[in-house]
Amino acid sequence: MATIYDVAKRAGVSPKTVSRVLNGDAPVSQKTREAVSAAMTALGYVPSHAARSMKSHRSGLIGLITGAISNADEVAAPAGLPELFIVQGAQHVIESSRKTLLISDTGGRLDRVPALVRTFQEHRVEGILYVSDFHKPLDVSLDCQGIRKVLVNCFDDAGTPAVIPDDEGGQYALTKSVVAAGHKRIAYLTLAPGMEATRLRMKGFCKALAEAGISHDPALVMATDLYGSPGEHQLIWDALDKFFTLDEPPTAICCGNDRLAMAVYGILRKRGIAVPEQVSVVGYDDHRLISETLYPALTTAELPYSAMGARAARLLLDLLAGPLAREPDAPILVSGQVRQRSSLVAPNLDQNNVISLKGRTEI
Amino acid sequence: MATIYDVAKRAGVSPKTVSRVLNGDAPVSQKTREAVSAAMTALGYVPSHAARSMKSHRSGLIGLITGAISNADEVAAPAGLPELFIVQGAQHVIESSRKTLLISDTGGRLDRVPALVRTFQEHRVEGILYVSDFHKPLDVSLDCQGIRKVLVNCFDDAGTPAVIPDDEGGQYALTKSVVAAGHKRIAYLTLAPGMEATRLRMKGFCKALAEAGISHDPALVMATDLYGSPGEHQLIWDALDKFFTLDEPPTAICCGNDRLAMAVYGILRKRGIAVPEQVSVVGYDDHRLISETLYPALTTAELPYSAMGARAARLLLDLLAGPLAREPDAPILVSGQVRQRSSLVAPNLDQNNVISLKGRTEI
DNA sequence: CTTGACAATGACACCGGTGTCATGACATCG
DNA sequence: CGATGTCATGACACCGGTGTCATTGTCAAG
Repeated sequence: MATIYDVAKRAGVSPKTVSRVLNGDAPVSQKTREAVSAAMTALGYVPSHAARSMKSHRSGLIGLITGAISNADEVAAPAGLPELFIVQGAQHVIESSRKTLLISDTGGRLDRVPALVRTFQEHRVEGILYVSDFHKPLDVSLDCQGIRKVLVNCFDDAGTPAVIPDDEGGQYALTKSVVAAGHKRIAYLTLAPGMEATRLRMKGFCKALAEAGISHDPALVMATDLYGSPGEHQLIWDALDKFFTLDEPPTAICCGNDRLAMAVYGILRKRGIAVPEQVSVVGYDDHRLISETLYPALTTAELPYSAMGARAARLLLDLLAGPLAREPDAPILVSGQVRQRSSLVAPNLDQNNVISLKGRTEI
Repeated sequence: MATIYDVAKRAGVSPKTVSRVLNGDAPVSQKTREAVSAAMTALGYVPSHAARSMKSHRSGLIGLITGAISNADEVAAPAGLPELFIVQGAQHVIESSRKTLLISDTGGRLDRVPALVRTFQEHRVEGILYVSDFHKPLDVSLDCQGIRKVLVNCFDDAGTPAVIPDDEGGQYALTKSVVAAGHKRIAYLTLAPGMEATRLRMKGFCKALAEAGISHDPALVMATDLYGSPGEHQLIWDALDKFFTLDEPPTAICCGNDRLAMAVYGILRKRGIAVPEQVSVVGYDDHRLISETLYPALTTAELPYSAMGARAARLLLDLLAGPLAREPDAPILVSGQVRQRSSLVAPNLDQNNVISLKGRTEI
């Protein structure tokens, strides 16, 4: 690989002058500039990042830690929207700031995080983004020895800057849409209990119901998310069974994520219940692969992963640029939109104000 | 950040001795080693990758170019399995070889590839993996100035090492499974015409039919993949309409990918056709988010992205290690498995050997 | 004709490691 | 007891850039 000395020799100038042509940080005569450029082209010269960053003490690198890449194929963590979308959002922002994103992957094993941080330190990254696979308290000790870091999709109680989704607001807005369509009996198939998302969204769900004067019926809430493992279909089947043998069955079903909604579509139809004619279904995430392709297309709340990634990257860059006017002391909430599609319609009630299930059969 | 000089001073030895402790490449007395280790710990010393790689001329970096990350949210390229799984497979192999993967993202814009390659050159990557978003001829000129590269999911006619999926073999095996279940009228909703996957899989499809003595009926083949855009549902609806008004309608439907199968499930049921009782459905990709969650779970052919990524990474590492015994002169084909799930069952025929559609209604 | 300002360029050291070679302290051996 | 070998360690240069400062040349003002 050609060096700056090779270029200098060929152009008949000093290495420093080549450097000046490269960086344009001092006047160089037109003639010299051309000679140097020609030499660089002829030799296929590309400056060495290592040498540069050694002198400047600035690596231009941002490290990102995620489990997204390896997780994908593994036992599948709580599979909502893949964290990858967060990475995408961050990538965009970092790249347009002329820095380079160094992406590392835990392979789903938290015990590998220290090694990744170490590698980042060797590369002298200027900041670190830690991306969690779902909204939860930070579950690993991130000792970055003074490297600035921003948490994404997770948070700690030490005041580390963090960016998380507005789960409560999202479910609230989504539930309001369901209510606005005329539904009063709304079931909710939640994600696993204990998850941050489950707790917050339930709060939003209840708030929307309360505001509409609808009493919260615990019989209409069940947790059914098993991350796609074999027993899940049965669990959902049983939950739906309970719902539709109630005196007043639901006219709409909220699902903890789009994936659950996909399963619900199939099971409802197997039981002869038409979506959305007899029951409306809504999801969560706006995982477009699912929400746009399901038939009918799925009404859902956007989990704004891409925006979160971008927000976190911008925050990190700001932190690196200098002390912020006011540093955020609480996690930054990012809100998503409600995506109205065909799976949510007005309820189809008979004269007794109860869902009409006359076409119902069990095949 | 502490340097090797700081450590040396604190331990009362020369920098070179610290280096020896770090690398273990020359004998160091027990006492000295301990003093140096203590100093390193006390100062939180981490060696600088830049300084090291400058001296050694070995960066320990492998560059990977993909559109996976940004594509995700965009107009959605031919959305089969996300290329990300390829990245995952590669990551695994690279990381276990003690190198670091530098992932860069085209953001779906091929004109940015040269800039990414340039960045890689600045970092003096030792090799480059170029990952395409779907199986196709290489559509960008990859001038890497002598850096070893391996193409994944694409190929050129210049003999660049490449790793691609065995589309023909996959569809062949899958179709054989469908035939083995007893189906003779098998429809095929293909991906877009002109795609490599479409052509090769059709070959495998025809081969399996021919071997079973089933004549290929062009009326049972239609291209319906619009990548999730709005008109797609209508297109699929019309295609199914054509199939089921034939004198001998199909008893099984092969879909170009799992996403299409998801749409087909919904539309079939809307038309009162039960899956799999009346029609079997199979997909392609084994996109587990879909194939395992759909109800009933989807029989499909694995698109072995993870294995392809791993294979390509291993090939690249081998190429870097030294000249191969025999360098592959044609793209390496990676085969996937057929995943048997509930959506494929024996056909349910009436006395005339025609699919029984008695329960069929149009809501 | 000086003199000062400024443009264009080069010499040199330094960033933080490591390869090469030299050196001093001992141990071993004839 | 001197010669030789081994072990542990240090001095020094170098990797490929860039910051600092010095030097040379040109031109306009005084």
